[in-house]
Amino acid sequence: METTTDTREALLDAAEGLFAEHGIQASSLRAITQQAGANLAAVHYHFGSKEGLVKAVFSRRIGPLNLERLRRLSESTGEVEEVLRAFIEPVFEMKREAPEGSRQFARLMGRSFSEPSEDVRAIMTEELGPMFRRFVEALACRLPHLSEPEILWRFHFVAGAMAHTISCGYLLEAYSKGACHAGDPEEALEHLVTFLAAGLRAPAVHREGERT
Amino acid sequence: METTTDTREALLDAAEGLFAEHGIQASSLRAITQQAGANLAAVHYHFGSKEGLVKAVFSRRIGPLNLERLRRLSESTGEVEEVLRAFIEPVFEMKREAPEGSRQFARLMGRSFSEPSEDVRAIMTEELGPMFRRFVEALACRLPHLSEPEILWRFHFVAGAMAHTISCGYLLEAYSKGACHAGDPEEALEHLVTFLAAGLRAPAVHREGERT
DNA sequence: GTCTATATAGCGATAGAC
DNA sequence: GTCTATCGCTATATAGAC
Repeated sequence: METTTDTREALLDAAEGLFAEHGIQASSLRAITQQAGANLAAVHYHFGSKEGLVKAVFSRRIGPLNLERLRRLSESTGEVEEVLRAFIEPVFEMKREAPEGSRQFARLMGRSFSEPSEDVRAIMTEELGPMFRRFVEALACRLPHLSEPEILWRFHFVAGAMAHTISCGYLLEAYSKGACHAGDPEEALEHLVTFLAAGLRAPAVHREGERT
Repeated sequence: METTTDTREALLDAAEGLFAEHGIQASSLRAITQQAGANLAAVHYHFGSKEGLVKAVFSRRIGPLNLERLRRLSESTGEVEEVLRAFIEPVFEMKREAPEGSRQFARLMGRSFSEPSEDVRAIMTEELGPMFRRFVEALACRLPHLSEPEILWRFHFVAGAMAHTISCGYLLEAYSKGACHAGDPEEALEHLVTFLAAGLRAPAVHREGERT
């Protein structure tokens, strides 16, 4: 167990937490190294630059997250609801058990879809693409009345509703005055799956082959 | 027509565009004043601080946007689809016609739900709250099988899918390889309304009065 | 109302000792 | 691998002339 690894991991944990709470831009390397109990220069030694640190924060979690999603997808029996659970549950699991810091990562990722930074957008597009396509294929088998573009649109809405639930729960809490518990994974999952499964099963907007 | 007003509006337009493209934090007052053809000190004269400018950028558009939503809601005949169109269409309209700069505002607002800044969150919560509640009431009449918390959850998903569509269209474009046109308001609206109306009409998760 | 000049602070990055 | 010290730059904000 080298001390290198400890510092590296401490930096990743600190960055993850601060990125989730205050945003990437607003988290200075000084704040990150202070929280990690490390030196400012350590970031450049281990990651080369702030951008390198950002990429490392994402890739540490997205790989395992997507593997878990695909594992659950391959075990699912065929219901649209099960496909949705395979996609959504692993994210909520991160908030529950969590190897310590990954609790925060869900919030970070929920918000990072809409990050203006080209670097972050490239990370999201590349890291999520293959997983996304596998889920679209799985849904295509279960929703034969829909063309592939329609399934893409609808899975886009699935991702949007999930991301919004994770990163904008404060709105639901404020408007429901305590009646909805946006931070409760079970409650959120139940409502998400019911709503989204019905949306996915809706009749096709266009008949197969029809043009817009 | 005072020159004051021109400078003030030019600053708001420039800020709106840069906030939408690069984010609020990443847009410096120097870049904003340069694009507006104004002096750096003008921001502090007209708005007091960057935070004052941010608030002014949002409140200039959200009021009229919400009035248009409520106008359409009051004219709707009763279909769930019409309620959804009253909520969504005015945002897409901003991208089309637009008094010049408001094209960009939709992108900015779609992303600002998940902004980490407490100031921005407060703006979103306060400015959208009354409109949000009116739409939830309207849906409650049309979906009598759902309790109020369930309607709140579902309308939260509606907002999430819409915000994601507006601000994360780059993902759909990338994954569909040109088959889906995330930037086309007509296409997006059609798919959104079909999907979301079916989600709203889904059977209740809990029977009335039941506890989680 | 608009300008220049500047105060004050923070940023990411790097060189070089240990 | 870790540290101190520092470079070069940019940020928001303000004072005071015009």
